[in-house]
Amino acid sequence: MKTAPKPAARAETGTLGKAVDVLDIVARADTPLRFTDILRLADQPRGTLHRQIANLLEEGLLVLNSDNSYGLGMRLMQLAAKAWSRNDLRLIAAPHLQKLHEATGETVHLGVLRGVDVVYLDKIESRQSVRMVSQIGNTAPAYCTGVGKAALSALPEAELDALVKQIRFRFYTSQTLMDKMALYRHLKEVRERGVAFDRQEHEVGIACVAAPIHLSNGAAGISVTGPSYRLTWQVLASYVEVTRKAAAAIMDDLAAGLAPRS
Amino acid sequence: MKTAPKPAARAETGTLGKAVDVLDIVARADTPLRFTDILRLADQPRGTLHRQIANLLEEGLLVLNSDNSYGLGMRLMQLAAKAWSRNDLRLIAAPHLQKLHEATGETVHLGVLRGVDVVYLDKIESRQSVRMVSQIGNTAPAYCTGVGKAALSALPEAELDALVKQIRFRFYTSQTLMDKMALYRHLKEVRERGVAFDRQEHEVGIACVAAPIHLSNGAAGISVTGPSYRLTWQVLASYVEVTRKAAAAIMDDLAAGLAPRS
DNA sequence: CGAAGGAGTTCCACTATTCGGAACTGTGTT
DNA sequence: AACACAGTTCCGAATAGTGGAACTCCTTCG
Repeated sequence: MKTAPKPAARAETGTLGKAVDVLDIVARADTPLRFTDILRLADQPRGTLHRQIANLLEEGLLVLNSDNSYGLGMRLMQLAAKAWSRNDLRLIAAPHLQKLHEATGETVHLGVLRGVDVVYLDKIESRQSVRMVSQIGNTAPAYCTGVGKAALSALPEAELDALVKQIRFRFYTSQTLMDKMALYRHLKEVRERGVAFDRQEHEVGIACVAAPIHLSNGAAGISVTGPSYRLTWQVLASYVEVTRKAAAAIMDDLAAGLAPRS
Repeated sequence: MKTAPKPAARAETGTLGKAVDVLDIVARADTPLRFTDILRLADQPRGTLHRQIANLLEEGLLVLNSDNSYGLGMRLMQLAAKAWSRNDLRLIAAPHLQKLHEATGETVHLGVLRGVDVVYLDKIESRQSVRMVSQIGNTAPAYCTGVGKAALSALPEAELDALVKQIRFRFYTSQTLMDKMALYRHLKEVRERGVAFDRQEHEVGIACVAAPIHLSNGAAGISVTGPSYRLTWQVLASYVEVTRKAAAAIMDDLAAGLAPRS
């Protein structure tokens, strides 16, 4: 029996899976990785890993820095830029985000659920600091962010259960939900109210209201976010309606214009 | 002899190569592709392609829309966001771009060469100008943009020659360089002056000055860009020095602080 | 209404590709 | 100069990807 105790059962994506594992390792590292570092983290024989990395380099998905450490390649940015510029949800949501921003004067976000995380697809900042990829494309745990909780609340029960099992609850602030029970209870309220609140659960000093967006294959959410000293309960409550309306409008447009080629 | 006339000799990246070919096909398409469309474009047998796409879906690199068309997946954005936020060149260049922006009041760009294209790595917009074509992560032909020509001028001769062979000259404006000869002549001037000018070569009404940045493994460039009615020859000329200085400062910092962990 | 065609999916024998150990080179350290 | 460690290359073995063909499902047309 050569069945070593594989920690997490990998999805069966064969060679491709191994390759993107390497990308993930490089992406997740918080310090530049050299060949041997990657070798330690990926569990693969040297020869194999070496060829894989060579292929990734060749394809521009990885780059070799002058100090022999690896980084993610420009090719990824090219692809992502296309992914972003053509994203239907984002294109359809954009005008509604704009309106929501004008109505509230606060920062608004659009995020989609990917596994247990939310990926921020678009945002309009209150001040004019339009750092494109800076925030956009970034990822945060779904269970402790406004859009994340809104999106989770839009999921069919079975999918939600499957997802919740994978969540690794982590302490961010004293308000962070720390277990399944708390999350389920919270999501029940979210479904009843139609919006999710975030009172400094991910980051101290940040609060938001978020509304869910049901997608055919997943879930997303939009939020109005700002400093908690300004977004008190009352203020947040006063934004509930506009936020919900915006989400509803986006869903309408999604259902209606399936192919809004701009 | 099964050696069918393969048009362009693929790099030997095996299975991975095929996979990213599919991604590229989807990225390049200007209309949503369904399975059979991809089948036509990729030359692979149905069964094979089907499994490859299934893998890409599983890995989140592709998504299947409700109308059975495929799009690029969120995973790419997650990876690209990391690639961007950790990019050394960008981090080092950022303060210098800021200074250059303050000195000129115009939009400034940072781009790196990738093959025959430039990928825009960062930018600081002048005012709240309407969305210019240059989003971060976007790609433009090197031979007809300021940063592109600056970057090309920084390349060792051999590499340049290899690259130029791959360029497909295309008509953008009446000013676009249309052949190798014109490009070589132009690049010679760029090297002599230390900066590249772009007088509406890529887009009518847009002009810029750009300075090259030599990298250990490639080339990049920065530019000051704006509307050509404002950026006359004289104005452009007056920006030459600051632009060159900024590029020089970036190269200094690159050489000095190899690991500026911020 | 039933047939025909097209789109997408599944299957399986074949073989090209990847695997992975080991040996080699090259670089920096004591 | 000798050592140790990082990175690279090689090659037989076998796994994983290939690709033809057959099957199902849906849409379109006679």
